Amino acid sequence: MADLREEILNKLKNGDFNCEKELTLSIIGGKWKLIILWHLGKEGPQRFSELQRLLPKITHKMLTSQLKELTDDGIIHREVFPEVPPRVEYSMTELGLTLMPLLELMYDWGKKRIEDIKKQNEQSV
Amino acid sequence: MADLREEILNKLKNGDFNCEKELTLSIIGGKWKLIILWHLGKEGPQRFSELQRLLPKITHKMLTSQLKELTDDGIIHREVFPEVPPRVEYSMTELGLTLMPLLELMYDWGKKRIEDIKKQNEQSV
DNA sequence: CAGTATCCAATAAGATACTG
DNA sequence: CAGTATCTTATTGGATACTG
Repeated sequence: MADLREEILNKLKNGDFNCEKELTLSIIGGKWKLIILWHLGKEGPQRFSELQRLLPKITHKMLTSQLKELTDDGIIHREVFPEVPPRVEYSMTELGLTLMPLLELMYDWGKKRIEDIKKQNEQSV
Repeated sequence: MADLREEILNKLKNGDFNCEKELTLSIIGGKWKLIILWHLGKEGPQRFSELQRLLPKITHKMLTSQLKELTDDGIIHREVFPEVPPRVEYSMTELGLTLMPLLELMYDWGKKRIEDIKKQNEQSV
């Protein structure tokens, strides 16, 4: 997926603007991005260590890289507070917030789909 | 991403229904799935070779695997006509069609984002 | 025509150690 | 605390050849 992201960024640079949906997917499609955005969008700003607690299974490296990509894409904002030890907070940007309706729709679709699958399983017992 | 899909399928089996958005992403998130679904949703059923023509850069292997996953997930329907040489047509299922509003939203978001990036580039010249 | 199967190169991701 | 850097393994995807 990161590979898709690279590809799309290149296409954008080259003026090959032929990939609207893919651009969107390249931004939200990272393995952990949806869940990160969901937390930031629904629960407000979080610091690095808070996100780690919210996502127990993510590795340090992945959290760093996903946050970096989202920041580079202008979806989230990274604010460093001049304290020792350093505090860093991540929050949604204006642009990031415009993604929320899409995330909601994905949530709703997934929820309904899960319910349907449950029903099917119950009936087949 | 296929990895994500595996993971989600397992979670579903185990009753770990805690991943609504991820389920949705696992279904549409494959490298070529959006564009395949877009063609099938907007232009109707297509056969294997037609999809190859519509997606010149996809490899044979990838087209096969993406179609197989979408079929397994119940998003598209595969119909084999008993002819020689064989004709195989892919089309959206009812379930697949329920994804179209999501795809439209992704398209719209990406389109707007591309336009904004264009504007920024023009201003910075 | 519409696939499978196999082999191989590229990429992604985990573990671990180090730093301002 | 919030990162980088490095090394290694696992996964992905491309190229190619084969089949009903």
